Amino acid sequence: MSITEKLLRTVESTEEHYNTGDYIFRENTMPQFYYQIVTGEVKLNSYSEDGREFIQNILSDGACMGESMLILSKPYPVNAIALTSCVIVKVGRDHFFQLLQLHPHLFNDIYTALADNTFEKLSLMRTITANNAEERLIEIMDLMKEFHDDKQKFSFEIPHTRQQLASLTGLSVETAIRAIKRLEKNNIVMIKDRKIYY
DNA sequence: TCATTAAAGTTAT
DNA sequence: ATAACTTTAATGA
Repeated sequence: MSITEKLLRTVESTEEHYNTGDYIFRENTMPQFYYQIVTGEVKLNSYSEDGREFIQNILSDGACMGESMLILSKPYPVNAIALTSCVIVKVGRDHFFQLLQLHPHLFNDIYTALADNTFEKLSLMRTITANNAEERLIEIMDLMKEFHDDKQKFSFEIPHTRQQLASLTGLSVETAIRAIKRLEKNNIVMIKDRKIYY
């Protein structure tokens, strides 16, 4: 999934602190660092012409971000913005590759992270092109539940706001809210204190 | 079916 | 207090 902190510290690295709303990196800039979240949540997003936000992904503890662009030396296609205050370990590009050479087993971890990303991306694609709102929401909830793997009917508390769910699925908030209510009526989701359980 | 607009209530900072 | 989020309703593509 990601590189153990211990190993990250063996190479020149810095621990950065970000506040809610801070940019970790911006769209169209060149990657310079490998970033890994120690604690906190980060969203990867972009905005359409009319200013509508689309969230590509929401990442939390232990996740790394932007690896593929770092490896490819291509500008970021998304922004990375802190959703909470975050502690993030930063490793310079050269040191990152040194670390990989030094510990070849890390290729496995990166490889897995990339594969995971691809899977999420493809699933997200399917989600977004799925016709109706309810299917899109079920799809994204399935993905999230898979990551935080605790199986059981209503055992998983969706860790995002309705607004975020809407931005993740390309729906308007209002549509997302109505669809969620329909899901509740159909016993697919349970709502308690405005929290969504799936 | 879904987006948009508007308006009002609720929660978080 | 102020901003961010949630909800409902009317209207229109």
